[in-house]
Amino acid sequence: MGKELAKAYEPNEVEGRIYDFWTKGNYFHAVADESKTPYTIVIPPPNITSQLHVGHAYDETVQDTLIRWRRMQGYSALWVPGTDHASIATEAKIVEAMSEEGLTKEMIGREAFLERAWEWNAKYGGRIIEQLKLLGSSCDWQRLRFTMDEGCSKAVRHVFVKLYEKGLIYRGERIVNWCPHCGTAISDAEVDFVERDDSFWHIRYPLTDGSGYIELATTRPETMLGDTAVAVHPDDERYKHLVGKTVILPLVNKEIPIVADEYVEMDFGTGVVKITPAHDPNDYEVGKRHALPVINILDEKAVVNENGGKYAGMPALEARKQIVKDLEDGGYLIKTEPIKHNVGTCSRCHSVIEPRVSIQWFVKMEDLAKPANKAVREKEVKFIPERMDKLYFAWMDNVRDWCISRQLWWGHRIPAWYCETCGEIIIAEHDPALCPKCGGEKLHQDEDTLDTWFSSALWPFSTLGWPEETEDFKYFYPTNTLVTAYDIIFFWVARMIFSGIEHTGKAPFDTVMLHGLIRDAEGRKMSKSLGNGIDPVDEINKYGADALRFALVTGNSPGNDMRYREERVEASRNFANKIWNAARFIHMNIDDHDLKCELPEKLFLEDKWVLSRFNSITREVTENLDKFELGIAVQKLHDFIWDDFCDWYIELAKIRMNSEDAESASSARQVLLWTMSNTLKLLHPFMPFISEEIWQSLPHEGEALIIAQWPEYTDSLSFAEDEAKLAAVMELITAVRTRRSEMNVPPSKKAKLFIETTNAEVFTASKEAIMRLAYCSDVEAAASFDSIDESAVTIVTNSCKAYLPMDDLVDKAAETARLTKELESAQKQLDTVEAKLKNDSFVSKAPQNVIEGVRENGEKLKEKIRLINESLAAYK
RNA sequence: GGGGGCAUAGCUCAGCUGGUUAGAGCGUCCGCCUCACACGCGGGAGGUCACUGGUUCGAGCCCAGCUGUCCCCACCA
Repeated sequence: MGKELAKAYEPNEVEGRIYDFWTKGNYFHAVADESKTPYTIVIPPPNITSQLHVGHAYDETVQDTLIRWRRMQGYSALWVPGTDHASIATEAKIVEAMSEEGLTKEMIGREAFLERAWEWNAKYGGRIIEQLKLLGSSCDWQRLRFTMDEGCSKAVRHVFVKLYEKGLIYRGERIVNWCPHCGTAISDAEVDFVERDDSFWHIRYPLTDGSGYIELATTRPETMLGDTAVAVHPDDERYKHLVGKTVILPLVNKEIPIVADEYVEMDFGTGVVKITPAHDPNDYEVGKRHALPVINILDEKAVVNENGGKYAGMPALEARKQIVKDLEDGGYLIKTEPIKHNVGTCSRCHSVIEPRVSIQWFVKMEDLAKPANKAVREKEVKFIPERMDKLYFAWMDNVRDWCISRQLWWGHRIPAWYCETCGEIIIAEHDPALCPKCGGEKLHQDEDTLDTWFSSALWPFSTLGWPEETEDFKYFYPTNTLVTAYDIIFFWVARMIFSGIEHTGKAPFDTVMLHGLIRDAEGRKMSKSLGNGIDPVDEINKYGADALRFALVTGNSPGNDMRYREERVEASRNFANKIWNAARFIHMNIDDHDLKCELPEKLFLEDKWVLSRFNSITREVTENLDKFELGIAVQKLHDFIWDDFCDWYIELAKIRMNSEDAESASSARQVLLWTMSNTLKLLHPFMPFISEEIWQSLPHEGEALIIAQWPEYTDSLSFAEDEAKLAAVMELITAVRTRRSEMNVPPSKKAKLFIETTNAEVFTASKEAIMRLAYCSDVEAAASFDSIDESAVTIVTNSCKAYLPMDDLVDKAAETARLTKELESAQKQLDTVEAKLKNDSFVSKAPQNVIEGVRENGEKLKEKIRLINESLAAYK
């Protein structure tokens, strides 16, 4: 107690120390405590590919706020931290780094490559953890997890085997999205379509019978090497007679059939489509319907393979140029026109996707999607904001089988072994030594790894010990809230929901709180290529973690994107400083008094007012948090602290603490301390560092704010009448200030204020406050005054009429004009009020409290009008 | 092609189940270094809540339509 606080809040000095204090106190650690209710959040594990950006900072802030709030409410609040191995992204980064050394994956081999990957993880995964700590994240670090650690890997294998045995995982030859750059298959969700300007080549395919040719158009002429048919719409009169005939595939000189299929759109292009089942998903389907051969003409690097004849060995784009030239030379090219179309690209490296037929592993989605859909439809899992469930359904209702194998090394290797002796496929949780079928010893494991999302789909339960029935799992699962951005619903949220239901029988969380994306000040997405990303660590260094957190939450509502503006962080920093200085003020005034943080026996009007306000704020903030309305909660706290507590209560308390009345002074000190201390509790989830620091510095009960009990609304602190009384005084003070300001009267020029009111005792009791805050030399309140200097300025509020003799300063004409304006405004308001009350349907249909409110307002307005009229009469 | 968001003060955004005179931050204007804070204090200006209808006693909020804008899904051979 009695600590010297710096004049301005210095977050850098405080944050590290406070975080250490929390860590030493082990406050972040949650245990399965049957006397408490669990509240669990698992972190969306950041990718180890890079450091955190402000989007993460926002995501973590929301989670930390919820966790800290629930912890203070007495829950056993667990926030499980961890990171994601991000197979394709990390592998790409490592390959890139190696290429600078002139190395490739193949050169160093799988084992050495994985060593590098683990090193990468140690370095960058560790950095992310440090960044989380700088933000103040109260994660249970004893439970730090990684998607490729032992436990998660075990869960992955368990799930793979289980799904395989149920027939929900299968291996098969399908057309998949192939990224030639990454050299792997990717899932539908990993393909981004981008609009591109391209050429539309019109080509003639001669009819075999020599009766002419059929014209078709394509954007990918090189794939003609793999054409196995030409398709037209069955109802297309132009081509009906040709169905069943054959054409000669130019350059390849092969005879292929003309088939009829409804997939073809008659009014697009020429209404004729070349069919390349191996390299186009739609063609693949057409091929299946017509039993067409599948000829793969591209290898894994998108180079034409041996099926491409003389074009073999050429990269696809080169082959395209050559083929166009050859078609032209051969007289097959009719024309080339420009076309805008969407091209699928790899969401990771942005290369153009080459659809390709290959053998991959898939998860059969139909049976998994059904119960997952039901869970959301029946609100077993609730989306915040609710409308976001539409995105979920849009995906789940049309979901296709999930391609889970990746031709990558960094990730969970598929637990499938092939017996070289008998060809048996062995799927097992533990590495098999022998072939169970033939006893053969020569087994080799599948080279492929799993899609990164296969392991993150299990994250809410694999991190709690599943598949073991651990204490943690039993106590903390299902988790409560999942906090993430809406752009990850398909990749992750949906997959966690169906996985949770399938494997644990329960949805993995009850609420999904979806927030928006943090964009730059111009509303653009933050990205490396634009260089507009913000490093939260820079912002923390500059303004403090609390300021960053507060800025990210303020004015933000669930599901909406937000622009990042540094001014907001600055404003939040200023707010932190404001609180800091309020605390300094309290210190200065209690240092010599051995105060306890408790309320005094006798409460004065101002005390009741601020306590009553605090009480309401407590209820409101709690309700807002319950509904995940963090932005609203934070706004209310801000306004209460700045306006009510600092601008009014502290100013009023100053008067009392300097007065002769020892009881009043003492009471003010107690209430200042109590209100500050308890307000810090409400503030703590949002601004954990400064709140803890100040709370510790003030007299307090208990060892730490982080585990202090969350305040609750109580009737014993509800003083509606006193609140109204002081509000009337405040209204007068503000009105006097306004008048003085309008007339440019400096604070030094004071005058006596006469208050004419039916509640004289209220104003008399607050005489000192009015004198000081409204800059008056004296204050007198009465029901009426016999003689008032007729040149006094008149100030009318809802509850009184005040005279301020300002002699020479008063311009009678101006005063009359101003009062007339006020009268008009009041009269207009009264008119609407009376119109309402005269309206029978309003009076009969509106709820009683609304009618009462209108009626009261009408009374106030009438009184105000009466007072203004009196004043106007006096001027005449 | 299907779906969704947004449109409120000069700027960026809140506005919770419809209810008195629509709010904040920043900016701006006026006055203040008032013994916590100039990262501050006091006061002011500034809004036909995109537009058109409708429901209702009452609409920024609900419904329909419309304009602009952004996004998601499907996919254009």
